[in-house]
Amino acid sequence: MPELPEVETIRRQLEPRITGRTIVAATAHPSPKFATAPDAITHRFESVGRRGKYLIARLDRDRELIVHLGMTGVLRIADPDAPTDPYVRAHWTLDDGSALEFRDVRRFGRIAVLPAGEYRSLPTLHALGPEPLSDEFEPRAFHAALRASTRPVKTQLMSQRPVAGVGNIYADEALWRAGVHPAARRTTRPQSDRIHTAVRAVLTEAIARNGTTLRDYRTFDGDTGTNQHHLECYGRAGSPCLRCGSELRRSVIDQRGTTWCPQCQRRR
DNA sequence: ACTGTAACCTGCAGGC
DNA sequence: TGCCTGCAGGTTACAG
Repeated sequence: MPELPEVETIRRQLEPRITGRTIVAATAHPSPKFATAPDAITHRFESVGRRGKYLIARLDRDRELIVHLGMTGVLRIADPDAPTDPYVRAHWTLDDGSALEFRDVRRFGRIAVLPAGEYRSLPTLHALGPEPLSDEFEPRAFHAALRASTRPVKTQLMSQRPVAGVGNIYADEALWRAGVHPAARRTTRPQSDRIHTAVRAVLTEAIARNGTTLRDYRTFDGDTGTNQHHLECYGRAGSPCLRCGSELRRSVIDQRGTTWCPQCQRRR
């Protein structure tokens, strides 16, 4: 599901709801991806942050509860009257009697309770690039990062190294907006500058619309996002390019469906 | 150290 | 209706 805008939307709603609450009980699916969720018992939420697609809740006594939503992960307040949901992978009871739960049909998500900043067990987080909406995401360094590899530019964006938080939807959106072919292997400085601008714009707009709901994603409040009604490229293969009218094409890069405009996104 | 590929899971839509 | 195939917001392990 969830790329940076979806995770940020969840973070903003989640933080005021759980800050100050103490976890008094917890259960988790036995998979090592979720099994450490109960390690948070007796800890209190101090804040809820985010890095890229990772939610990082600060706990007291120097611990962090990290949640990655994978493809189908949903965080929500448990409904005590709801029938048992077999896809709930973790459940934390809070000291006000409410409960937070993590539902994840495909189990691509991940939960970790770790000493603060200890990310060696999460290699992508450990080596994560700069936050795209911060000053640390800077055009010159971004260009240098892209030039450091000869992999396709879309692959690099999705690697989370040159910039954090971009996944399949927003990679296609940003590259379309920047007019750069997703399989381009050597980006010029003007191209990387356009991608830099486009990444920021696309993510900022998506956050303002509470994210993109294709199927599973819901905000913490349980609503869908609305950015799916504003996608310019992702998922539009076979339809006319909104800029030039050419038929958008579909290919596969990095085992991921990729949409691009053969006219606006030339290879160099 | 880097790169490409398979693997991890389940549900759903579409074709026959 | 049922079966089969392909596809889906991601990360990680592993082989070369």
